[in-house]
Amino acid sequence: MKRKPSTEATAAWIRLMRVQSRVLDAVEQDLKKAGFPPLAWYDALLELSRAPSGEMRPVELEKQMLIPQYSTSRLIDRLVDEGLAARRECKIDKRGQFVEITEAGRELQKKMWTAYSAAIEKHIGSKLSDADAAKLSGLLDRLGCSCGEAQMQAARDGAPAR
Amino acid sequence: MKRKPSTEATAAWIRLMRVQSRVLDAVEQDLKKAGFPPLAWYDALLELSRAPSGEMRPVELEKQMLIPQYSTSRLIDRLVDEGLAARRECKIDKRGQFVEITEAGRELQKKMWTAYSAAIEKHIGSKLSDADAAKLSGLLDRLGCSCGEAQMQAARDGAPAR
DNA sequence: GAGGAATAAATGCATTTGCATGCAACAAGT
DNA sequence: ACTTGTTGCATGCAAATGCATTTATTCCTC
Repeated sequence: MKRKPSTEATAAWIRLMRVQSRVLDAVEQDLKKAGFPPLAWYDALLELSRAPSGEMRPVELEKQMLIPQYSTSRLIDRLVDEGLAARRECKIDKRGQFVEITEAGRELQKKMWTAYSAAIEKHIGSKLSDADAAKLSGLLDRLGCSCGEAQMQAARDGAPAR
Repeated sequence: MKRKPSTEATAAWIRLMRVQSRVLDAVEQDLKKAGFPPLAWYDALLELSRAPSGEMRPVELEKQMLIPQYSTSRLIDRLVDEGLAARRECKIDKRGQFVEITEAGRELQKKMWTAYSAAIEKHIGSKLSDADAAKLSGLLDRLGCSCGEAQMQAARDGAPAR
């Protein structure tokens, strides 16, 4: 008798959920213990630092990070409050704005990458050969309909999450 | 030059985060659109329905679901509020209690499984052959330090998530 | 069996999310 | 230019979460 989702598919689903939640928790905890803000901040800072002249529109950030609009808005609030980014007026579209990363923001991003990369190594790298990691990536890609294009470039100096 | 986390490991990390978030969102949305409560409720109901005589200790539930203690406590509150479960006194340990699933709870769990399994099939099953799904499971297992024992049994009539 | 550590569960409080809505500025059609 | 619709962002409010603490009970160890 054939079941609708095969046992294999269901098992994969369960693991995808459980393993990512465990690994994410572990990494977030490592960062927190090292005294850093949550991963989402890192992601935002990384995106900003990569943007030409260190600034981008909130809408762009939103698309890159795959988070809801209001969430982006408030994330930016917090970054600005902490002096990690600044809002700039957008001359070509007065509804909008630019968000520019500050020096402090760039520094934090770099510092975080130390702890962050160590965590990735600890929780992923050390448990999987490069070949297996690549296999895993390949399989995941088939589910996610791509993680965008820039992923290999991403891995160059900082990995965006979520 | 060798980097600390290899590009492969980093790429796997990124995908693990992004893909699970996308897939989870998609599944949650499907459930919500079908008028059902969040996945966490399903997981709890499933655990309860599987327990002998349909009841278990909150602590157990907590361990199964891998969520914090206070979170379990409040999840149970909600289930009880909706008449899906009931708190029972625990005679052998008066600090504790038992949570018992109600008939309504069992029914909801079954109904949800229809929508839930369809979503799994849609977002996982249809995108991966059984063999590939099994490979994916295997690779994920190496990261997560196990998803408990009961996973194949889990797949029999309802998949717990997270 | 008395005192202290450990465990089960709940809860107050601050922060964060989700949802819907608001409010501008732009774009298009007439 | 004037309605109508759309886009970019902010925000009020309710619900959910995280954290630390509280309360009650049980488990040790002496």
